[in-house]
Amino acid sequence: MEATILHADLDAFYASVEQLLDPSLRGKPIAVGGGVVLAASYEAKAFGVSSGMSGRRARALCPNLIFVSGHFSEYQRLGDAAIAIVGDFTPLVERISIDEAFADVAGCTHLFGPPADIARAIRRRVRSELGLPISVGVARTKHLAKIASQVAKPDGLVVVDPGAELEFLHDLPVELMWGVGPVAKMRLAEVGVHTIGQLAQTPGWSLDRLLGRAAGEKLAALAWNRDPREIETRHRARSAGAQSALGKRPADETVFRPALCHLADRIAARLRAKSLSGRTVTARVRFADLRSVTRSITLDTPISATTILAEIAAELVHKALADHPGEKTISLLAISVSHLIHYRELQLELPLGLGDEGRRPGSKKGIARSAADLAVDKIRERFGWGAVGYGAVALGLTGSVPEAFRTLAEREL
DNA sequence: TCTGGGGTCCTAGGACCC
DNA sequence: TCTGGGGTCCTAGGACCC
Repeated sequence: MEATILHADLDAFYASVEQLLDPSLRGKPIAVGGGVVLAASYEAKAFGVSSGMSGRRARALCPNLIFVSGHFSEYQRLGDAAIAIVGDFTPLVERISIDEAFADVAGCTHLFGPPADIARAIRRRVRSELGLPISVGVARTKHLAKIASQVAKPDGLVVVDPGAELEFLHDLPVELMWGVGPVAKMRLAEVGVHTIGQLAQTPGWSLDRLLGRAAGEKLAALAWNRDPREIETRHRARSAGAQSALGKRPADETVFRPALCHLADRIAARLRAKSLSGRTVTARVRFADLRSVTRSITLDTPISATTILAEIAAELVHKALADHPGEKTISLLAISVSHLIHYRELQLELPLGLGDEGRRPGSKKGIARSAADLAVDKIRERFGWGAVGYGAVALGLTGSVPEAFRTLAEREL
């Protein structure tokens, strides 16, 4: 079988965009963000700066680090444009984030030549038309293509020949595998497993015991290059959520009520925009020491109304706090809605005897958009998000990241 | 010594049903 | 006094990914 799966991954994406927009930043260590590093240029990474790191720590590692506030709408535009270039070669594109996508070019080699040529053409076009570096991996499976693009970075191309797959794979460190994070890496290291080849030689029962059954079996399969995953051009969201870091605030109703209203507003509006509602509501509370707890409830009827979501979330937060009476300070609140369903499917599933159901007060609350939500959605359609609702600023939620970054991080529902 | 925001999937125990 | 098996759903926590 031929290697026709591509994984294309823009290099240090946000930082590269900043260096593109401002030539004086090129060749210099820069970080996007302030309180927290959202992205670092390769020059900064060389000092150990990485995304997610606190600004203070980054500055300590790299005294000459230049912080820039992001041009978030440019990230969206350029990310879309790069993925669109991939899409010019094949419709079989699976986008997995703003700067990353898989593609299967099996059906278009007669038009554009072998996969390696297509990969080179993509890289050339992204560079010439957008001015950005992008790395591409080409292989027979998604897992291998993804690893190949990591190995190719920065600004490179790696093609894994079908005849040399295990050779390529087995010398690489385990943490390059999809599904091996810090914990798994540590547990594997404890039994002397550092490379993918060593992992492949480890008995299945041993992996199951170390990492759990599902993870063990998955990794064993990947280590032997058995990756059944196919390109999925569309996927269905399983949950929608929002969170907000608060600094250190008293675990008090006057603090969390308004914050929850804002989060609920964001989530519920997104759900309604896609005609979705959800049955399970989960609230997370993080305390001052960064430990966090969750409380959830599964309802009989899916909801998408802002006020109902906020109300339920508040009850869950109450419950969480009641179970931890010693905690007086909270540092983050989160809400998530899962068990999502489309309105239309919902109506198909409604039992007969709807008449009786419908007359019971409040019984259709979850299905119908409340009049208030409807009005808010309409106003926003015309005048934008800020025109109405529970504004973050008004609630004192001066987040550590700009609002535009949240929007960027949202996945399509 | 202190990581932000948005996600997916897995595990384990308990409730409940047949 | 205590014995069987199988399945589904819910809840809480955790690992991992971008």
